[in-house]
Formats: sequence, C-alpha cells, structure tokens
Amino acid sequence: MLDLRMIREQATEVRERLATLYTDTPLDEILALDERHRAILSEVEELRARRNAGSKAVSKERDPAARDRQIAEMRALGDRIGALDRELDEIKGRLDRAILEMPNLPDPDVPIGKDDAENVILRHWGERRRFDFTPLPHWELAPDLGIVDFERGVKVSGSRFYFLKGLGARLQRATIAWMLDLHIERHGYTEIYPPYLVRSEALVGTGQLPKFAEAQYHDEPSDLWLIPTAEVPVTNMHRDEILEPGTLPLDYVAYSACFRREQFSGGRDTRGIKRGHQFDKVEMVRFVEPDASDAALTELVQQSADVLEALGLPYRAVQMCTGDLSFTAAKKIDLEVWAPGCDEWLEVSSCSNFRDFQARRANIRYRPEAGARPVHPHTLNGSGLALPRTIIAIMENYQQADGTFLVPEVLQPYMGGREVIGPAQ
RNA sequence: GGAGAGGUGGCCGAGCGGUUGAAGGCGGCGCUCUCGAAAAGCGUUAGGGGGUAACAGCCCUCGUGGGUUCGAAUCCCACCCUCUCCGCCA
Repeated sequence: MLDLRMIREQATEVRERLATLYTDTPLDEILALDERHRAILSEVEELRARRNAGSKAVSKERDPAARDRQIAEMRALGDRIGALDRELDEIKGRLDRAILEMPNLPDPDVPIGKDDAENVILRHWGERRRFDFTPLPHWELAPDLGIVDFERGVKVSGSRFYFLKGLGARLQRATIAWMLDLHIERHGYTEIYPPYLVRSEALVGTGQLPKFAEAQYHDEPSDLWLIPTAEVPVTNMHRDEILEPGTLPLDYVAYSACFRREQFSGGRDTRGIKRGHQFDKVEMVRFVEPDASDAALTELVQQSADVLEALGLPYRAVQMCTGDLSFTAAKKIDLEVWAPGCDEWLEVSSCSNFRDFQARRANIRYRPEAGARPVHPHTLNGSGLALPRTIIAIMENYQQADGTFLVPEVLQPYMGGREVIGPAQ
C-alpha cells in the first residue's frame, strides 16, 4: 500500500512512475476520493468537537428547561453527524478498496519496459554442460526411473498434480533439508514452520488480496485460505506489531507447501512438474530498516544464488523491467536455472524488495530508537529455492546416457550417501 | 462439537451511562537525595488522524463491527479470540 499522503503531495511524480508499469491504476479515483474524504472528515470532526463539548455541558446544567433545550440541540447535531458519517463511511470504503488495488511504485533504477521481453539479464553463472547424447526432459526421465507418477496424480487430484515416489520423494525432502540448513548455518536465518492456512487479513497484508483472490484456494466455512507461498504467514507474523529498537534486521527462512489456484493458460507448461497447483518451496523473508533494504536485496539474491552454485547448476540473474514487476514489488530479480532437457531457463527464485508496501498493509512498524515514533520497516523475500524446478534442473543437468542421474555432492549426505539415482529395484 | 468464564494502556488490575484516554500497582524513563548504588520521594510513560516552524488545542481508538442515547469502557446484538470442563482426535 502506498502512503496516501505521499500520493497526494507528489501526485505528478507518482503518476509518471505508475505509467511505467503499463497497467491501469486507480490513481485518479484515489485522489478524488481522498479530497472528498478529507473535506467531510474535517467537517465531521468539527461537529463532533461541538457535540462532545455540548454533551459535557448537559451533564452540568441544573436547570431542566435549559437542559432539555441543550439535549434537543445536541440531538439535531447528532443527526447531522450521523448523516455525514454514513457518507464518510461510504467514501472511506471506496478509498480503502482503491488504495489496496494500487500497485507498488517501481524503484527509479528499474529498467523501463512493457513486458518480459524487456527484462534485463544481469549475469550468468556456470557453464552449460555439453552432452554427447540428447538430454531428455525430466518428464521422460523421471517416470522411467519410477520417481514421478503423473498418471496417478491426475487420477487422484486432476491435471497438474503428480506423485513423487521413492528416491524422487526423498530427493525433494533431502533438498529441502539441505537448503534450510544452508540458510540457517551459512546465512544466519531463523527457521520458521508456518501455518498453511491463513485469514484474509494476512493475504491483504502481503498483497494477494483483494486483487488476486481468484488465484487462491479458499475454504468457505472457515474463511481460511491456503497459502500461495510461505511469504504470507511469515511476513504476517509481525502484523499489527511495533518492533522494539534493536530487533531489526529479522531474517526468517521457512519451508512450506504452496497452493495456487491460478488458471494456467491452456497448453503452456502442461508437461512435467514445472507448474502445478501445489508445490514446495523454501522461502526467505527479511525485515530491515529502510536504508538497509537495497543492500539486503543484493545479499538476498546472492543467498539464493549460493544454493544453485553449491548444486553446481548454471543459472542467470534477470532483473524484471517495470512492466513485468509483480503487484507488490518495487524491484525484483529472478534466478533462472538452465534445464537442458526442457531446453529452457526455469525460474527457481524470485527476490523482491517491497520497501514499505507490505509493512504498511500489514501495519508492521518498528521503533528506530527508544521513544521515537514508529516507522514502517522494509520487507523483502526471495525463494531459496522452489523445489520442483530445482529437482528438474538436478535431474536434467546430471543425467547420464543410461537414463540415470547423479546426486549433487552436497545432497549426498542427505540421501544416505547415495551418488546415483537409477531405476527402482 | 457441547457447557461455562472472560477480553481495559508494556504488564497486572479497577472502572454508578456524564470532568475516565481511563484509579491503583508493577515495569520503563527523568530528576532529587548519595562518593556511587540500593532504598525512598517527586515527576513522566499508548497508537493513529489531522494540524503546526515546532507545540498546544481538536478528532478517533478500552477485542472487532453494528445498535440504543444529547452522551457508551460501562446497556443491547453479531462476530473474533483466550481460558476451564466434557466429547473427538494426529
């Protein structure tokens, strides 16, 4: 959520920066509603002040006639306040809705562009392996090894669901455990196990609601939502809190399953485990002081990259242009791992600086020093990493001519020392 | 799921429908006393809106949202949450 006062006072600049998103925003509606809201508010406050003073006078008035007269006056005043209040509520409701649907402003240094074609590749890491055979896509490799079962996934849960089985399931579990340990031990994160079901307010806090309700799974009777990412519960841990001086930065890492009800465009990414309604992810969430968030993002990207580098998987870092930014991000850098079987770069990590956008929505504040006014911290998050695509990259990059694939060295201790994954016995 | 109790400031805890944004205590901070500390005494100590050069005054907030009333922490309704007992359960 953007600061309403900032929008008001720097409307021209806000308008210019929003234009670079190439999307419609309710800026004009907000400005108009805000003006009406403030006009009515000051009137209503003045009337309220009069009523408060008047009501106080009633309690002191001894003369019954004068008292009755005062009460009648106050009643009339109350009616006017009531009418204005109803109008105010209506406007405030519209204003709140509009501002919740306003996207974050892109940072000034984000490259301007219309869509993903104008994203900027920042750097490459690693050599793409040269094969002396034709590398297979994982959806051919994995079923033959008996580690992924697509048909039964569809039978039980429908399209875009699959079973991991045997060493496939174990590989994912091993990767999760290893990633968590890496972030905890090398990067100093605190491990969190979050709830997978959250209230609406949590999704509002991180920005999935109200705009993207159709992409979420919702349980009607309990009014709870399945999380699309651990970012939601973890960021909202501190909602409605004022953090004491000295508590920042807060660095959390959480593994969770993620659920997305999105309507996948027909025919795209239908094969394999690249895109499903349910997937696992290790997510890092950071709360930092505002002037520390730029450095925090750079660090976060490298922490994600550390995972890929330790796995020996070639990747590239891509900076999103303005038109490809997510709703909540001021700046976003993705890591894409090379998948030689699919023959494409797969997004395995998305690292974003939200500045105070989420903190404002979730009402998260901190006190810079004792006695100081609370301010909004900056929040950031980044995947470290998304599991299915990491597994894809492992299978495809480490595959051998005989249809088996090697277990990356760092994962071997988590796989009981196993070095190769071959057909089930 | 059934029965009951309750949600007040950083914490504990008062609060006849009207000088109660809130007694008292604890904790925190400041000052006095002291060589210093403790003790004691005095003072101070919520968030937000709007506003200001900065203050003050003003408006809102006693779980949340409605209602009654000239006036609600106090009365009524709904919801949320916590606790106790029973049931169920990994």
